[in-house]
Amino acid sequence: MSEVRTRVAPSPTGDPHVGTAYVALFNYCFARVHGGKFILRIEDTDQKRSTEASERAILDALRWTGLQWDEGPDVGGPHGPYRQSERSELYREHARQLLDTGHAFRCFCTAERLGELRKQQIADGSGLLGYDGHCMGLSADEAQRRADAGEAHVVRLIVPREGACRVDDMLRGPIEIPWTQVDMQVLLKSDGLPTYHLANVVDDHHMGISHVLRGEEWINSAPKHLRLYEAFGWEPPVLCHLPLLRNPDQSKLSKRKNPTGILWYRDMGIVPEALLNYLGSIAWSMPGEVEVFSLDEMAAVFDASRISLGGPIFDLEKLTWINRKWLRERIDDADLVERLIAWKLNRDFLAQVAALARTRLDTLGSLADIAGFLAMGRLPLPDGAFEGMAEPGELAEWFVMVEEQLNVLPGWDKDAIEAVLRRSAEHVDQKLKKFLPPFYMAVTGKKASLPLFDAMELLGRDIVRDRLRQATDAVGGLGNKKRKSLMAGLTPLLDQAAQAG
RNA sequence: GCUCCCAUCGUCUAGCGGUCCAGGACGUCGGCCUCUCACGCCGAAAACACGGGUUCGAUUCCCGUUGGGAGUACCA
Repeated sequence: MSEVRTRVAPSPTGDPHVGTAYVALFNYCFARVHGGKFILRIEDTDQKRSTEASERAILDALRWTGLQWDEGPDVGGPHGPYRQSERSELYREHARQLLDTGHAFRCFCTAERLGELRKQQIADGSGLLGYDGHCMGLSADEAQRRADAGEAHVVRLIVPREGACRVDDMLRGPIEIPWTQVDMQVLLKSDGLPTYHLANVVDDHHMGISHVLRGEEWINSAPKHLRLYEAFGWEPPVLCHLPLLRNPDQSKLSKRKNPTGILWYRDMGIVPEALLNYLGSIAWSMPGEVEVFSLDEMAAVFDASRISLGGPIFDLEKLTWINRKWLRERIDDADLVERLIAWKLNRDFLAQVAALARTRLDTLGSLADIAGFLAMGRLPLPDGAFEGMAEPGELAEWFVMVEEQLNVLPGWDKDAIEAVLRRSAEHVDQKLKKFLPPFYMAVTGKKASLPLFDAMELLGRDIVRDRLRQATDAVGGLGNKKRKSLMAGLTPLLDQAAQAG
């Protein structure tokens, strides 16, 4: 058997997500146990949403976990570049090849027509959605001519209109998906860049990926990928779909309902070994019912057949327990000190805190009381924390409103945060003096504390968002209906926030 | 709607036809230890979704129902 090569391929369109670490972990272990290689590839084909900052953050976060890739945009490797935006030409060539071999066609349909088509299909109730093949009727000459004339178009994949595609999943066995359910997927967008489907297949092939372990959400598009491999005459990799991480309500893990940022776990004091240990203990089990294990221990005995298929609910309590085990059993005194320093008890961090705290300092020791909230993960809110500030329902709206804006802020700095709070207060027609107190309570756990905007900057977005969510729950939460109507009026504020910084 | 995936305690799971009136862990509740707390230890409550098959025998295999999830984009 040829070399085992796996990859994780995050899209740099947001904060580093635990789901990425989860998928990376399994790919890493699979490669290790087979003596193969683990590759990191950046899937930045979405020009509108990809950012350099996000890519950097993802790389940093992944590095923090301790999952080390053998090839990637930062470390290089024989199959680079490892950033899809730097391989555009390769995808265009391959799209051209599909056009030439009759596996794809140019489509000149407008977004309007596509929207109409979709509406029509839904109204029909036939259950069949997707492109109707309109531009397939174009002669090759005409399509070529219109393309040469500079008319905007995309390249779509031709898929069989009958029969079924057999997808062999490493864990589930054969899965049959009717071709009628598979859309004539866009492969090359009108901006000339590939969609995931094309880029993914082309890269996996050229990078020699032998096994693809990815989220379950991809099962339904596997036929498109298989079709592409066939069209190119390539052997497809072994596919293995991992169960999706879930919120407590069983829906796919989302930041709306849960902390999903890797950095949230880091900032609240979870050690990376514990995060990986936890991720490895849901969906997979160590032989012998061992609960606490290191990455090396896992990678040494990893057996994909021990993956459970039910979607696990992400359980913060269990993760915290594993973290406690690591802290007291697997990290010695000296190491613990190093961890604390690397985390927050260092000169840099203290310098920022001290500057904010000095006028409030009584004795040096009072720092702990004043700034303790900066070091805590979740805060114990005092009884009646928000009493007398505003009606609970109103407070919930305030919290959600601000949380939503903070979420779309491109950067994370004091000024942008302040602007969000000010605009929000204005939006609900409140003076800052009345509007801010609940936020002090939510973020710092006290009525009076360090300057709010600085504190928020220092805490980081993930922690602040989580605290606002906790506070929202503490005042009774916000119903779905109310949330919806609130969001409807928020568009201008969100737009402003998104453009800030 | 349509297609696909999944289904053991509240949660994560062990189990791959008899060893299971189902084992471990988190959490919860008792107790022990102890200068408090924590750690540690002991114990309790807590599950094979339902209905059909197959089989001498189903938690384990097959089918259906129900439930949950995902997909259905010029996002990945």
